[in-house]
Amino acid sequence: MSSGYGNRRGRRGGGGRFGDGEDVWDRCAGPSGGGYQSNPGWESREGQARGGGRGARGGGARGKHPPHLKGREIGLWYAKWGGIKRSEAERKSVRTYVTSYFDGDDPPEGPQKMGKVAEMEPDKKQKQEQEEEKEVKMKAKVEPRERDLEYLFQDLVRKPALDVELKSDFQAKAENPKYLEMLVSERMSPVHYAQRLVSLVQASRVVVISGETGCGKTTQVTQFILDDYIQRGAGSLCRVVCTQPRRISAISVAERVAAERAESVGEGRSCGYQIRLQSRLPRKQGSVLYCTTGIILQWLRSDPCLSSISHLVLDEVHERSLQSDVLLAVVRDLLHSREDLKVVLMSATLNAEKFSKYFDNCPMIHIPGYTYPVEEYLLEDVVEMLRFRPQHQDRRPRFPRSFLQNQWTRPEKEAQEAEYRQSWPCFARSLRDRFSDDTIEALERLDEDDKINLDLIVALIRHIVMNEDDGAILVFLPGWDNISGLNDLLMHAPDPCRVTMPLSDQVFKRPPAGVRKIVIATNIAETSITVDDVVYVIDGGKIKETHFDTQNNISTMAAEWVSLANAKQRKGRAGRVSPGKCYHLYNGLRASLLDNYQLPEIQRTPLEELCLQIKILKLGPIASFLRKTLDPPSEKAIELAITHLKDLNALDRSEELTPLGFHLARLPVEPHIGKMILFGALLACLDPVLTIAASLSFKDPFCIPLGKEKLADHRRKILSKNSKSDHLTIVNAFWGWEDAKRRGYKCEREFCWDNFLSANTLQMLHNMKGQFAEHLWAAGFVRSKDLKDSSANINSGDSQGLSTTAEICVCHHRPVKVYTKADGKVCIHPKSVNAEETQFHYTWLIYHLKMRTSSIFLYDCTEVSPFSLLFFGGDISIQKDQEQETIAVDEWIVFQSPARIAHLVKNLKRELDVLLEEKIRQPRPVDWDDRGSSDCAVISAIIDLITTQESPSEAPWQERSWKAGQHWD
DNA sequence: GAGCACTGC
Repeated sequence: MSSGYGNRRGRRGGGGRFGDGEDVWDRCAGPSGGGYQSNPGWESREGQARGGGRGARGGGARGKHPPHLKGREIGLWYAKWGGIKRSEAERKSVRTYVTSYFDGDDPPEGPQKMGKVAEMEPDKKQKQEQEEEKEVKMKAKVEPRERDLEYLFQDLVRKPALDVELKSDFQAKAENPKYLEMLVSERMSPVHYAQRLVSLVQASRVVVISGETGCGKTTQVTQFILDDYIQRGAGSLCRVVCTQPRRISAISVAERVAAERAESVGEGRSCGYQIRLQSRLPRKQGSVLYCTTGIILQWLRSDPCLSSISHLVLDEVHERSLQSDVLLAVVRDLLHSREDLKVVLMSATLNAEKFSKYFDNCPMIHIPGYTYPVEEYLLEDVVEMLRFRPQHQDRRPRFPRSFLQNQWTRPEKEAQEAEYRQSWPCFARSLRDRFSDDTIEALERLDEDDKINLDLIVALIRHIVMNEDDGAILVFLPGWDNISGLNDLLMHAPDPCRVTMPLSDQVFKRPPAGVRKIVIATNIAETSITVDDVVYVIDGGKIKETHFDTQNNISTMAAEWVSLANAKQRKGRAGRVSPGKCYHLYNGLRASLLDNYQLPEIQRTPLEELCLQIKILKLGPIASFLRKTLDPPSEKAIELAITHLKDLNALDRSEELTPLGFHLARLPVEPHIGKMILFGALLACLDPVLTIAASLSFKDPFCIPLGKEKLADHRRKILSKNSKSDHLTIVNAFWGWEDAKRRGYKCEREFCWDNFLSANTLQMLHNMKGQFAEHLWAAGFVRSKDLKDSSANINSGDSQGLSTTAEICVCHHRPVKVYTKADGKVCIHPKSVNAEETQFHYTWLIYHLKMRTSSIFLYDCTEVSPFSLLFFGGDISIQKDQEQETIAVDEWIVFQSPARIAHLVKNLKRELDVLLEEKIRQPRPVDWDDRGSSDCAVISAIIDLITTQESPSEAPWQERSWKAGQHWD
């Protein structure tokens, strides 16, 4: 048995001495996902609606529907508000309260509400407002994009007048009572840390700062650097940029820093932020900018040396996101050409050394974290304490563990399991001194089942509720099925565990006295949201992870054991407000075998998009750049990505960008989606194609609330308008939303509610569409930035017309034969409108994402006609096969066809290819006004062919065969 | 019959 974990057990965690003056930095400023600030009161504000419009409680909801409602509206009223009323009534009578949070539940408040903004003195404020107004008027004339570029390219030239101004401002601020108040209450930063840190940064080109979440490094380090420059009268030479992994943390940290500096965020101040489609930029010199990592990677395209930045601070590098790993590699190279650039890496303590080594053993400095101590318990402690005995399962014959487990276990995990099984007897013996035989037997039984034992969690929750002090309980589970399972169990548990499952904004509120809040969450609660009154954490021990199986060329998602870093992060969630307790539901042996960290994202993900980025950033040959990363991806994964890009015609044989590749690399989407966007523009069905592209690259706007699955399916089916297409369902939903929005806020809310749509997601999709349109316009593919421009939407049509035109573009997805479940190859995901469909017009579907979870699922698919496949599916060839003419797409989708038609199709397709290639080589919009032009003629002919073909029986072809061996999936 | 989490001038 490996050693070590036994010592961790029960150890006082955190090592913190909160409140111990000198060493305290700032315990509140969680650098990661500072999260949403909770409302101090438990009750919602009156009439305040949340997200999809489930609010309007209080005034209206008093037992009877408002008198003006009629018929169906009355039913709706009871459906919507009845549930809320019921839960309010129940809340008064029960002791325990469960609420849950997954992604997809919109947070109750926007991040903009974070942070306090200190007030300024009146005259200064007035002056500043005038200045701001002047500036806003000026800026209003400049397009946002140009403004950002102007911001990016400004040089860091010393401005003595600015230096003096900044310094005197700083000194004046030091006398401002409001600022001093903030300084005392918020920063409390010990001077010696600031000095040590600043001199270390001055002396070295790269510094690693390690410290746990909550030690305040994110908010403080940037300010130390800036204030040092200002005090030395060199403020104009300092421009700190700090990257964050999440949008929400970039905003909340910037807001917080501004508040600490007694300023507001952005526009000419010392602190601002920039995330996709949203920015409040600080003044050009003498400032700190918080941005997402992706933003810096985009900046590099225009300014490969980051010449306007004096200090680059990379936060949360230990999370090992794809983008942060790439940026690290870029920056390491950049240091050769930018001798004056200072780089600061901020990491959790566990592997700070790794980053130091990567940067030539650069100096490290540790910032102690100050959270409350958290006691940790392992599975054996929990089982012993609760005297828990697993229910007898129906005793199936015991298969070898690897068989019972996920049938696609990865080889590394296989080895770990073998070690676990081998060490078990020894571990069990070592437990005998401290634990009862019953406990050891229970542990063995728990081990037989790979699933998380929810009965155990219920028992543990009961124990905490009945025996422990007040404080919220946070339960980490890997996914939806566990969460809803646990919720069901709690719902049906006898008092005092009777629960209700209310709206998710109550996740963030403190419950009234005598009520216990229980939050069940996925790993979203590790970093992205913060429930700040948590005292007890139950760590289910599993986490869902995606991987990329290069052998079978498929993405996978499965629950895996957590890493030590996850476990530590989960534990930390218990010590934010008081000393806490954390129960890990895995035994000591398992704990000793946990990985330190999850596999870095770069090793778990397909690399196509990254390869294009490497090319457009001119970082050298793809493989040699990737080998320079901290933990390079496998050669096989690199090879696979390059092959795909060549197939897509984005890279040529010598791995250089083709004209198409160049455009794809510039669009902020995956290459497949990018191609769809370009073709959508050229074929004049821009608006719907952009909706689809935005949705595929961000997220689908549909939500499925717990218990409402059937109804949600039904509503989606209606929105699909029998198109047999998930893509067009989203287009219909989006149009419906736009229409509802035009009719007012109430209509919008109602439309979203009725159709299970997230208004926040739709708004984001709307913004992204605008961004895509701007790209297309800048590249010359469309005449106008307006994506509704009629010349770009000649083939968009509505309903009928749309279903075929949008299909054209969707064909840049992968095609697949319609299988039935019995075929066992792939399944249409149950969320798809095609899941239950039995009557297809055609035998082919195209899909965007295929992933292996419990089976291999196609997540979004659209039925396509053979003509669509022939014109947009790939290379076509005509052959004589057994005395019959056939026409084939990429040599594997083969149709039987009269020779005349086959040749007609082939010629037309060739013309289309020439036209598209020419347009991409020299972007310009198709001139639809000149109907006689050859462009128009070719495209119109194809569209006519596709749209007029009403039923398969009228088609001049017959499907001949499908060559299974050549299926490239 | 099923939904870890992020991100992009």
